Amino acid sequence: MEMETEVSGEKQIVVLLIGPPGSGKSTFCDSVMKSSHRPWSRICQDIINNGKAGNKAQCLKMATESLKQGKSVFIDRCNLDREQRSEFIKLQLLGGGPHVQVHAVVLELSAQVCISRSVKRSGHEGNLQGGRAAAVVNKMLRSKELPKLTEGFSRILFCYNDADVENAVKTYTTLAPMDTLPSGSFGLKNPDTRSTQPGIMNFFKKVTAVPASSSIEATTPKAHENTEDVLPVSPSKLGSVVPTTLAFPSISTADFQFDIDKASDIIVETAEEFLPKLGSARLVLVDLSHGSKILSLVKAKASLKNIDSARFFTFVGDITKLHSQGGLRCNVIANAANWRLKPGGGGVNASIFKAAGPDLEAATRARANTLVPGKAVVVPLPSTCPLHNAQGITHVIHVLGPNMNPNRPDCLNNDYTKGCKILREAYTSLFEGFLSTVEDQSKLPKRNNQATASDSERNKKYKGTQDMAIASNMKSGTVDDARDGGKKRSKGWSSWALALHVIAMHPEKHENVVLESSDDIVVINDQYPKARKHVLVVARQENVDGLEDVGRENIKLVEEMHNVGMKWVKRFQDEDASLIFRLGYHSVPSMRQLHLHVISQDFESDHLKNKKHWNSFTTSFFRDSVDVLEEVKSQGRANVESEAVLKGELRCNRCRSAHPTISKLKSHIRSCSSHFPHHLLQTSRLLARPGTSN
DNA sequence: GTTCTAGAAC
DNA sequence: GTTCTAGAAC
Repeated sequence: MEMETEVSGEKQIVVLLIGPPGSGKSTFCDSVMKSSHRPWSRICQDIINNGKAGNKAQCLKMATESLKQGKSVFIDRCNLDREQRSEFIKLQLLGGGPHVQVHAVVLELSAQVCISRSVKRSGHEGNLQGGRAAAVVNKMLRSKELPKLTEGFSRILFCYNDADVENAVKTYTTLAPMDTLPSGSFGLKNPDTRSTQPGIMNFFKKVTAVPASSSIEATTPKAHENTEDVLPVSPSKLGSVVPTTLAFPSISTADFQFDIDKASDIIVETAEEFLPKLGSARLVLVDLSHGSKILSLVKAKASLKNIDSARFFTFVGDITKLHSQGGLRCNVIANAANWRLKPGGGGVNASIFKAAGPDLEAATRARANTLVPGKAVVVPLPSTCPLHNAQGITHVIHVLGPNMNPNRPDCLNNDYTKGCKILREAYTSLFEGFLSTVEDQSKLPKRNNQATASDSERNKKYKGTQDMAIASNMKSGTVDDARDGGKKRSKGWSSWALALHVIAMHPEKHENVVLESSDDIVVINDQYPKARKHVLVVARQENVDGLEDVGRENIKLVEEMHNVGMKWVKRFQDEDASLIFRLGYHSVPSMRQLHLHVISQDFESDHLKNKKHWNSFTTSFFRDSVDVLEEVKSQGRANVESEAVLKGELRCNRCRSAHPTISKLKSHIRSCSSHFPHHLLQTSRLLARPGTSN
């Protein structure tokens, strides 16, 4: 049976418009239908019932009928959440059959625009008066879920402004009846973590270049165009210059040796939970170091959860100099305190007490003497305090987290069930404390007797457990750290991870695989090449197993690896000038012994089988050799990306469109001829012969 | 890193 | 039934 002959070969489509009232759905449909050569039917829930609003069932029924008549269909209703969309996606089965594709066109215009349009419109009909329209739009946006290909769409197109909408109209208007559009997800802003981390990105651009007076706008991402910031529509606060901001260090992960992966989950989850309660206030996780693992983990996990990066982000800098050095205005900072609430120790606690001077100690003493793990105490700073007048900090919130370090009080001996509970409690207390300062500022003059300070009875209890903990430590001896998932470090590497190491130590025993060797490096073909050309330049030096082990002392080595890699690129391109390459390292390698990937960008290989493979070469997890070299020279080490990004979406390495499965992705990249993303075309990250299309 | 496999998802 | 994912073993 030839299916194709049943219906004249026309490719029908169902297009779901997705957007709140006033986003321009009906206008979109009208514009396309006005000059399209394809038969369309617009299913509009607002008028389906003889010009009056109808329901979903009526829309479905009419859509099915239109499809049977051979028309393509616009579903003109809000379709904001997944559930609302699901039945329309099934139309491809009910109505037409396999030749019907379902598309989404997402109208992500700013809430203000939608509100003002729907106010104007409803003004005419006398339906929704101004304030009510705003409330309706806001309410709807709160339940919004962006569509994903996995829901069953074959194509998704995101529009953020009038120009995007105009392009989309053109795309559908010019689509002839026999044509189809490429599948995939297009135009989604902010797809990778790079663009969601204003703090870090600004810092990398050299903070010194940011004027100290820079307002918050300068350090906030632009990506929040997309409506999450509609809540503070109450215009009362919109005028204020800087949203209230809490800067906080990661609790318990430094001296207290708490597992950073677990900690990052807890940070992201509690932040996500609190953001809605905080109005327009912001939460900023701060760390002193560039290569901070906790920052990159949190950043990646927050990005995966689509948390508004304008209101929760990470920042590299000194927490006591955020304004003067980092250009970031914060009015409240958290301190990773000790249980005695005393200066000293090291790290954040020492530097905050030092920067604040005796004022902080006195103000702290007035509120509490000690602190129980999991609790926080809010301390207002007098205006005489240097942190207050130089950095604009009005409150310090001391927090005590759980401790996993046997040399510190109250060690939990790796009891992470308890540890996680306490850490969660600690962040909750911290954010509640911050919330109380936010409320104070907007209402009452002062007064926070929040239940965060400790009472004397709990202190006694705490001292008891602490003594016991110390005693039990003496018996139990050393801590066996189960960090790193047991894969490496503590005990050593699994046997399969040693293959490169073995070759690097004795290249002469592996002549059959070694392509080239010197005192410093060996070059081999990757045993499971992920592209047409894929070789590894392996360092021979022992104990440099990954990017994280590379320091200034290895600059010569990294340079040589780069040069050898470049030589192989030249050799391959002499054979085939159309090959395009990148040279780079995996942020967290699976195999021991530092190795540079020299890989062509076709990714034409049966060995490329899963998400991890793909993302390890095409996301920020892949650190270009040129950048690594520059970072090691300038800051003594290379930045590394968290493994969390490996679980992210599958995106084309050229056009960045997203695809639901590896096989769909692979069929897309076989034919995608878009230019490579802009950042790859800079500083020779991408190596192509002149005249090649890149 | 790969391979194998169970079972979830389609 | 087939495809895809995630986890365990190596």
